[in-house]
Amino acid sequence: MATSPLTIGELSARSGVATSALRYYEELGLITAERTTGNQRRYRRATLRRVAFIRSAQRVGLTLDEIAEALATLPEGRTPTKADWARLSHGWRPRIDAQIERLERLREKLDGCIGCGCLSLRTCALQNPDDVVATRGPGAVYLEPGA
Amino acid sequence: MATSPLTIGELSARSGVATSALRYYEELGLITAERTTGNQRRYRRATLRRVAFIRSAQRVGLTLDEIAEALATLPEGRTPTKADWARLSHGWRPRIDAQIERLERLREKLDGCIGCGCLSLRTCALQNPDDVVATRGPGAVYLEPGA
DNA sequence: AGTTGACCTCAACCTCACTTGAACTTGCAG
DNA sequence: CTGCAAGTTCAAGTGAGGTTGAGGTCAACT
Repeated sequence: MATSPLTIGELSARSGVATSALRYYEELGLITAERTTGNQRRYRRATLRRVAFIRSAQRVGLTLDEIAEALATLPEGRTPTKADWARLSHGWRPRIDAQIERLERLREKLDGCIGCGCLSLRTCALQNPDDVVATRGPGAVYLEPGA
Repeated sequence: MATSPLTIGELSARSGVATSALRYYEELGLITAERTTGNQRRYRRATLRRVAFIRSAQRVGLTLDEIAEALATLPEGRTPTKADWARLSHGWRPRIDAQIERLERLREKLDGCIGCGCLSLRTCALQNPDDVVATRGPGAVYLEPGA
């Protein structure tokens, strides 16, 4: 198998992540690259999986900072194994569960409120959610626009 | 009946929204205020409900632009009725449903992937969600390079 | 009348996750 | 060798939803 390093364009094409984003990830320390004599980035194949992890983690709702923290726990010096990746993503499930639960509570409240149109600050459950949160993350948290 | 207008501080205290945010809402045209001779804002009581609507709508995931659009459909010249508010929030339920569904699909995929730790770009379902992009904060110019 | 706190405007700044543009260099095909 | 796509850096911009600060005014209490 040809395990030649990837150019940034190749990594971008294969990961679906823009080159500008890849440089940005590097700036944040999420990924690294060797350089050619001409200063161009060359990525190890393992970076492909690393980027895949980043995107998956984002989809689950983690910020890049949190992802960086997670990636920092990976063993240095050797290519991470499947077990390493599985360990990192282990905590995602409860996160998704929590998000779903949050939305279900909101839906319940909406059912109770929608008919009355009250929106009263004192009495309307919609106005007094027991969860505050308002997580700002990509994808996972927000509702689809224009639905 | 003392239906005296509210100062911005009072509106803030009763709505739980910071004064800076209330001024920002006014700038966006979401709310309006009379002014005293000394140029201070005085809000009608109805504004309290309007702010309540805004916060509820935000919690459901609408942007302030979308909320402004919705509010623009309210009848001018008279205080909105409960029916008006109910009409506006009618579309929220499907939105929440859609979001929950999306997360449930993600959770299913995670269940399939978590054990293997693969995160393969070709084969891992987590990497190939059937719902694309959905919501990124900066919603505009977002072309997937390879797609 | 004085003091204090609430209020005013306007501009600048914040976070997050990037993108865009300018100006320049490398790498490779013909 | 030429041409050009693809790479480089750095700075600045984007968008949502605000906050913060400076510098000044207003309103209420004593």
